[in-house]
Amino acid sequence: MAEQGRRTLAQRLDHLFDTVRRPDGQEYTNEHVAGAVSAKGVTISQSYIWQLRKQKKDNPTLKHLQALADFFGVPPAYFFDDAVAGQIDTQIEALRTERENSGAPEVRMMAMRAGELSPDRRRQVMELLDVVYKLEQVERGETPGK
Amino acid sequence: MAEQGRRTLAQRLDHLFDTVRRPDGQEYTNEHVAGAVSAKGVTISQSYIWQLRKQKKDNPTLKHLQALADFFGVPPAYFFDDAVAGQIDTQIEALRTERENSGAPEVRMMAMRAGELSPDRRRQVMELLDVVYKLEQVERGETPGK
DNA sequence: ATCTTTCCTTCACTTGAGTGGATCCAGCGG
DNA sequence: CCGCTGGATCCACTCAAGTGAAGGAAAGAT
Repeated sequence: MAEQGRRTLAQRLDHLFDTVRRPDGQEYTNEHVAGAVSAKGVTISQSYIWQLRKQKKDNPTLKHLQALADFFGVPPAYFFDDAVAGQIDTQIEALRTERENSGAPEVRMMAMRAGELSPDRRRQVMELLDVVYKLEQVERGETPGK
Repeated sequence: MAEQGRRTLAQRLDHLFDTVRRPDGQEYTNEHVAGAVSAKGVTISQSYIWQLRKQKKDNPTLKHLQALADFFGVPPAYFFDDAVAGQIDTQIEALRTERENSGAPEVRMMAMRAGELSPDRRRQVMELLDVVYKLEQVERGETPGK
């Protein structure tokens, strides 16, 4: 069966373009992204980014996934995991509307917080996660039956 | 700079082989994994798996990452994110020792919990994360440098 | 109308991800 | 001692991931 039947990579990437804008509110261009990403060491072409957005190519490599996720300030898991994607999306969405009121240009900064927190903090969050998990386990009466 | 300077993909994959064993306690062979993965629709060769383990090749594609993560029962983020990897590792470790007592064969089920938590709980975690993030911001004196 | 500019779209080509053996290296019978 | 089997190691080739450069389409400027 098709593994990515839910949301395609193309849709997700395209969605990132739609939601994560530049300071002036415009969408990033493929070329800009290609340039910014390449400047960070991982070369990528604007045409390839376009192909990914338009479903002409799926199945990029680890380095490109990393680089793109990095640029948009989302964890690489965004491209894999539906739950993560949905979560991040709501985060970004919230920030977007908030921005329209306050006018703060820090969408990305906040978007990054989920995946690109400092190592120390991240560990703290992981421990919190651990607690939450155990809570859920207890709540369910210790039955991990999927 | 090299993004994966901390732990290489090879090390992580190899580590999975070492920790996630089959029912009889033996390591999975490259061939077995290749077979199992291919049987699930994504073809992969044993030689390629070996190359990945031995650092001869890094940079696999999305589909292969997905498939491997799926086989070992870890979220794909395992291959990207150091914090996640560490978290999962401790989980697996705990389960391993536990298994030697009770003999329960549900290693992967548990290993997934960090990445595949229920949506509601995950939201909670995200909110906790939010708090932590803001704490860090305040701590740094509200300077979002970089 | 024409020249710029900017970006999207397309496609023929390059190159590295991924494969198919072939080879080596144990263990294990006979 | 020798063949057999199961697995790791190596490597030359294939084919799809990824590129570059050219061709539109839309919006301004002159």
